[in-house]
Amino acid sequence: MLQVREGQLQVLLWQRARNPFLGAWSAPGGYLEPGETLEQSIRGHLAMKVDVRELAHLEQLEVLSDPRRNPLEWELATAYLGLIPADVDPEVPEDTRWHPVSHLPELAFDHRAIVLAGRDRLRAKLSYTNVGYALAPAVFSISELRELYVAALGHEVSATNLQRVLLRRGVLERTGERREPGRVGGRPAALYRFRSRRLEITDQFAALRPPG
Amino acid sequence: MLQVREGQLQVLLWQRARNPFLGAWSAPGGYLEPGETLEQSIRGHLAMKVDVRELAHLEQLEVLSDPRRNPLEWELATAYLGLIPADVDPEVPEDTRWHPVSHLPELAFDHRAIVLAGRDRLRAKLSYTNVGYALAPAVFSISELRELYVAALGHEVSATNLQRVLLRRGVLERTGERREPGRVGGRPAALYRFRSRRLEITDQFAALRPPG
DNA sequence: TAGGTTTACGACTGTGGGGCGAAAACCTCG
DNA sequence: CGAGGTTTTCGCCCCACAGTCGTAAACCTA
Repeated sequence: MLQVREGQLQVLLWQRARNPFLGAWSAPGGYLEPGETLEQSIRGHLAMKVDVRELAHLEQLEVLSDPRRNPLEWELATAYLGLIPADVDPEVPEDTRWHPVSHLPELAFDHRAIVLAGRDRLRAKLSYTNVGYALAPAVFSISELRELYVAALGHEVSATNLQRVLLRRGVLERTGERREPGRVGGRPAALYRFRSRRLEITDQFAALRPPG
Repeated sequence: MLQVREGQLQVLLWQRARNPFLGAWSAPGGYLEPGETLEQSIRGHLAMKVDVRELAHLEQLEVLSDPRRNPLEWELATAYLGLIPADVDPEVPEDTRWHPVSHLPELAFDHRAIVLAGRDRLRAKLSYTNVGYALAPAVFSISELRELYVAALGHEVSATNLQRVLLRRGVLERTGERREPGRVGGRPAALYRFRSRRLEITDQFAALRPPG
């Protein structure tokens, strides 16, 4: 469960109240009930922590099957990556907190690797899909979008480039509106939205494309 | 379990001898034993069908959890993609056969979707990683490699381009040897090998790279 | 030796991302 | 009302690199 908050990519974690790893932080999740889909299960367990209607993207990462991942018993886990747009601030329970992915606390099980795998998956997909919609509000200016990309990618992004690339690919479209001139001065920003809010691949890999 | 055979991308399937889906073709696999890793399990079950030392690449695809995927009982499955180099022809049991991915027979469960997902994953990774090593013999000429890429990608690939791209990225290196002049005539081909036979990402995605 | 075949390689072209600087459109302050 | 500052937008140039093509190289057969 990742979200860009205060200019940083953060992950939702809760503090374990029992062994193993008592007191360590942990990604939300739980056991799969018979007859249930994995996605149903993860949504159900997330619903205990946040309002799942705010979940803009959910994607399977990998299955962890190392028998030593849980010291008490043999247990498999399927890791998911969830994304929440930056403009909502979900209510979370007492034991649950957002943590910057760049400064993770002690994590239970293999959850540290899972969080980092989720971050890496997000970074890769930002470049060749339109997942950005899951990080951004419905409507935004290019510089606001730029800040989200900078936080998620961990490196500078030129606003000029971002606009040009995403427009050329048809990922973004102008709403025609502009931001109301605020008190700071400066040219009012044009507003954009994602043309589609469902995952699409927008970049054929550069090399070895079909001819023509 | 994919391999390029006779210029076509083919998949290893075996014919089910019991219900459900009696008589339908199925991807190899089996149940996970307690304390076992998923990868250990899949290797074990593959060993019953082929010599696993010939397996050049093995990679997790996804978990299938739809409760209707098995009509008899609730069952999860983790799909794997395996690749075998084109220069080996493994012994396979009586009930097991290679099928072109482009002409699949009736498949059991959701195995048709799994096979196609594996093919798509392979196609994508051929473009931005060095997975090619898992399809190719240890040593090969560019035109031989080209045929493998054509079969796997399903579209034409220019030998000139393939050579230039893979050399520039440092994926291939020349062995210094050349193919013995055969009886067909023509200039003898220089021989190449993959510099590394372990999976590496060789292409940063085009857009939104770090500056500099 | 001429002609055919296969491979290798250099040159040209085109697409598209990265960078930069100027222009646009707002503000505030004197 | 104009000067100066700020933020956004846009056009222009550069360059990396994939795609195409034509030619040279290195073999064969007749």
